[in-house]
Parts: sequence; structure tokens; C-alpha cells
Amino acid sequence: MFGLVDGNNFYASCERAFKPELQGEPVCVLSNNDGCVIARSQECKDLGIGMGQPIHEVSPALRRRLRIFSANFALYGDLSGRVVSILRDQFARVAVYSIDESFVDFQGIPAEQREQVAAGVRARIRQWVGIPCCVGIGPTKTLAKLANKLAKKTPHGVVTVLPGDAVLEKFPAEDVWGVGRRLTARLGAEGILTAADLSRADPETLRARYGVVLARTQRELQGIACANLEESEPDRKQIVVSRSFGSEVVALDDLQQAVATFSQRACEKLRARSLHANGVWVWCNTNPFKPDAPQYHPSGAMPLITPTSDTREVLRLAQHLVRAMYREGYRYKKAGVGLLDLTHGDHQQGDLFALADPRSKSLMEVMDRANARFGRGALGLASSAWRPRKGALERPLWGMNQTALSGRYTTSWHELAIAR
DNA sequence: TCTGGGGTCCTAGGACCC
DNA sequence: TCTGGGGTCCTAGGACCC
Repeated sequence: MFGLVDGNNFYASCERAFKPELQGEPVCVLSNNDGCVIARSQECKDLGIGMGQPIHEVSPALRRRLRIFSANFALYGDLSGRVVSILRDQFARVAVYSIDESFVDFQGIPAEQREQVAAGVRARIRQWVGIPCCVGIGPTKTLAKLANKLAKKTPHGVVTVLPGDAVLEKFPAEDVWGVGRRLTARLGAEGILTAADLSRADPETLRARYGVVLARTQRELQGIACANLEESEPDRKQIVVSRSFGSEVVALDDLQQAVATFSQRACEKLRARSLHANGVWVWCNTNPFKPDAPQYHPSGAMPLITPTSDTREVLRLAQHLVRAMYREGYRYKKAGVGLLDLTHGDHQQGDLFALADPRSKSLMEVMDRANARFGRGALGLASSAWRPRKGALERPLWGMNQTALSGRYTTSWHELAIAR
């Protein structure tokens, strides 16, 4: 049996964890650059604020009633890790699925105790981390996900769903894991409206019309497990770092600086996973929401001769690509850097004619250690540096808007919460 | 004024190989 | 009247997830 443990309105709950006065208040968290709403407390949903809604579309009067926060992923990531450590204490096998969701294995726990164990874990997470969560239990991941959605609507927060249960008759097909907007429309046209309908549909027809993905979903709804609990995450195939700019950028200099910063961050993520990149991809965009302004969205990629995780080498390519694609007369709003064809460092093809820099590995290790100890950005490459003005680092033109950022209560000594 | 970021898998079609 | 068969790799586009 699978369990799915999912933090309720996760980012909004994280903000509440350190600000108890936000209980009962309509809390919402914005995307990077303070653009769209990406998390809402129940009170916020009740006010009609939509998921993904641009915050500037919300009337000023309504906005004043909201408690709005800029995204604080350092905080959310840390609280997520604390939730997972509680799960690992309780369950032999845990598969972290996303920042706010983990699958757990109920093997070894008698059937009649499952819900009780789930309730206990839920209470512990609430007390120790301060995050409310719900648990869905089922014989397949798809049914556990479904059960979790139902659990959100109950006060006790734990629900078990078995194949053929009556609740499937009322569960909308669009809420089934793996059924998105497009499929919902096509299935609806055929009269497949609920999870039960989908479970009963003719398998051959389903497979032929919609492909193997939906065919698997159907079997999972029938209680036939098609996916296992994957405890170890498969290696990434690509790593992408991209951001919209706080303000539009015109000069090549600024664009290069942004791309250098993103490249550096991408390489840090790469090394954290002990991977090497075989190619670099860079792109930038003008503002698509200003159709009257001249539009330009170039992109370019280059292979690396030897797989690398050295920021300097990635940077050289990235900068070359930006210079080649840059055109004057455009106002750039977004840029991104991708590392492609990732491979493990231990089995790679060398370059017969190039001498590997023997210092590269140690240099990168020193940078990573310094940044781990003194905070991200403590040590970096000059091309990505934010320009100091009047002795202080000032947000560059392209830097993110974060007007309502909460503290890093659990990851920075300087920002520890103070109890009075 | 203001509009997120980061992933995966599947499929179909074309190029190419023997 | 007549046109082989079977395979891989790559890419673009579509769909989904959080």
C-alpha cells in the first residue's frame, strides 16, 4: 500500500509557520519577480484568488485584504526537508516526489493500523514543523493521490481509497493524476467524466486513442500498480536556470551579467548532483506581454568538447552565445541558461588534444564550500558580480523584484526567529 | 507599472543504415 | 504489370506534473 503525504497550501503554510498571527488570514505567495500567485491559504482561495493569477490583475481593494509574500524558496526547501526526515523516521521507504509531496510505503504496517499511523505522522509534522498536511492511502500511486485530494476535504486529513470504491463515481476525471486540461476535454466529449468512467472505459480504445500514459493511469485506477516507489531519484538530463528580469534590459553588458549569474547557479546545481554537462544552451526573450514592442527571442546551443562541471568553461560558451545572439534595439525581459546531456563524472570521454586543468576540481570545491559556509554569492566570478554602488551591493537592473520577502528563519543565523 | 520556473515522457516523421 | 524489410537515432511538438 502506498501513502501520499502532501503539505496543505505548502508555501502559504510555510509563511504561517513562523508568523502565527497569519492563522485565519488570507495568505498568498507570489512567483519569482512577484508576478503570479503560486500558493494560497484557504481564506485566500475563498476570496476568489486564482492559482497562477497575475497579482496585478487583482483589484487594489482586494489586494489590501491579502497577506502577500514574495517566494522564499530557501525557507520552503528547508521546511520540506524537515517534513521528509519525520517521514523517514516512521516509514521504511520514502520517495520524495516534490517539495511538498512524498510517497511512503505502508509495508509491514497491518491494514487496520494504517490510518492510525498516518494520523500520528500528520500530527507530528504539524507539531514539530508547523505544517498541516494530509495523507491519502491506496494500492497504487494514482489511487493514493486521489485519496489525498479527498483527504483535503476532511477534518481528520486521512483517507483510504480502494479500486471500485463508490467515491470514484463522483470524482471528476480532470482531478485524476495524469489527466490534464487537454485530455479532460477529449475524454469529456466521449462521456468519460469521472474516475469510475475512466476505470471502466474499453482499454484497447483508450490505448489507441490516448496512448500508453493514460492506459497506465486506467490500470492504476483499477488497482493494478504500474509505478513503483522510486526512492532514489533518477539522474537529471538537463539543468535549467532562467529568470524574468525585474526591469527590462537594453545593454549587452547587463544581459551578459545576468547570463553569467544564471550559468554560475546552474553549475552549482550540476556539481551538487555530481554531474557533468556536455552542452550549453542560452536564450533570451523580449517582453511577450508588450506585443507592440519589437519582439525577439533568440536561442543558441553549443556542445562542450569535454564534459565539464567547471563554471569557467560553461561561462565561456554561454558568453560567446549571448554576444552572438544579442541585437541592439530590443528590450530584454528574460534570459535562461541550460546545461544539456548531463553525464556522470566517472565515465566520460576525454579530449585527446586538450590538457585538462588539474586545478579545476579543487577550485570549484573551494567556491562551493565558501558559498555553503558564507551564503550563496559569497564567492563567484567577476563577470556575474552585482555592481557595488556607494559601497553596497545594489540590485542590478535585471535582478528580481522581491518586495515582500520573509526571513530565512531556519537557514541563516542572522535571521533566526526571536521568541519573546 | 505589473504577467513564474523547472522538469519528464511519448509520439510521429524524417534521415539514415544494412 | 511493377515498387523490400527492418532497424536506430534525432527532432519537434504535445501533454503532463509540481
